[in-house]
Amino acid sequence: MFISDQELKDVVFFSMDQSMRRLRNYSNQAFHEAGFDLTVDQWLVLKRVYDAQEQVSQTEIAEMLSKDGASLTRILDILVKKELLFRKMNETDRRKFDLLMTPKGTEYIQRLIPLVISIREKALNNVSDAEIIVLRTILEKIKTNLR
Amino acid sequence: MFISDQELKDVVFFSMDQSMRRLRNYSNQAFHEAGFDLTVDQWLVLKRVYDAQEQVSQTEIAEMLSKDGASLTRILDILVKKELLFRKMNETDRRKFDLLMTPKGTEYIQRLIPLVISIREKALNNVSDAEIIVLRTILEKIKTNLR
DNA sequence: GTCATTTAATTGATATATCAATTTTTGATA
DNA sequence: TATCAAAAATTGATATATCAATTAAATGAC
Repeated sequence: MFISDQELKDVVFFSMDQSMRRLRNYSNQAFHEAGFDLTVDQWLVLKRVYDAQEQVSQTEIAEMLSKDGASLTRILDILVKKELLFRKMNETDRRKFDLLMTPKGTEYIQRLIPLVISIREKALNNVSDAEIIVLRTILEKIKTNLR
Repeated sequence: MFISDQELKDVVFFSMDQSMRRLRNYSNQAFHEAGFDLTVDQWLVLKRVYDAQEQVSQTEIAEMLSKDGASLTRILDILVKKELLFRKMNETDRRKFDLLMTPKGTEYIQRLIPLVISIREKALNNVSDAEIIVLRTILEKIKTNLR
């Protein structure tokens, strides 16, 4: 059973794409089944706002998540509509909005954290800490190579 | 400098998502700069049709790529509009279309293959064969865990 | 202090993913 | 054979990513 060097490299990216999609779908479904009307990307944004102790702007959140400003605007629109956070005009720079959690948003976060952890645990079942470190090293190399 | 087990697991998925997005963006840009009006996903579909020696249906291509039938329909619409392939009604099952390359599509494939290989080589620069095998093993575990 | 440049956010257009609903055709069964 | 369920493809709706263009506000150069 042979697999060429090129095929191996091809397959590995395909496999990475599949893994990420599966994780996303699994998570979205788990959120839904747990009664949360939230996607993974919405979760990621909400969590960053929650974790930011100080006032955060949209640009700052976008940078943390490597997301485009346009994507962020739209995700925030949804989160605002769901009353999980809100925008408040920055006091000193009127181009900016400070992003702030609502009580409902905070409650969502706190109730979702255990679920998110359990999903990650499930995804990485049978993967050793050493393997995770190798994985992370490889991913950093790939990102550097494509910079 | 400590990083908890949970953070490590969190970061690794974030990093994987970033790596895949960077590869996609890098590839799309490289295609564009090489004068090809084609996205990576369009490339993937076109390449599978090219590689299929026999007649292939949309469902078969969708399965090969783990893509939704709806996504495939839309990508094919674009490829047909670009005259890189065409649909031909299946002789024995009128629900199906056989997907066939046009000369232009074949030429695109042949000219793009070296570029695609060079992108993969660049992405995996400094990543050893052993690491790639570990990576693949981990990804398979993740996919299995989330089935 | 005015004017040009930069920055923050938004909006529009296009590509893709996902799910649901629909249409057409096939195949199986009663 | 008439019917009914399954399969193939399409279409619509929504979420996200990316790029381009736009608006409003801040900053920097002179």
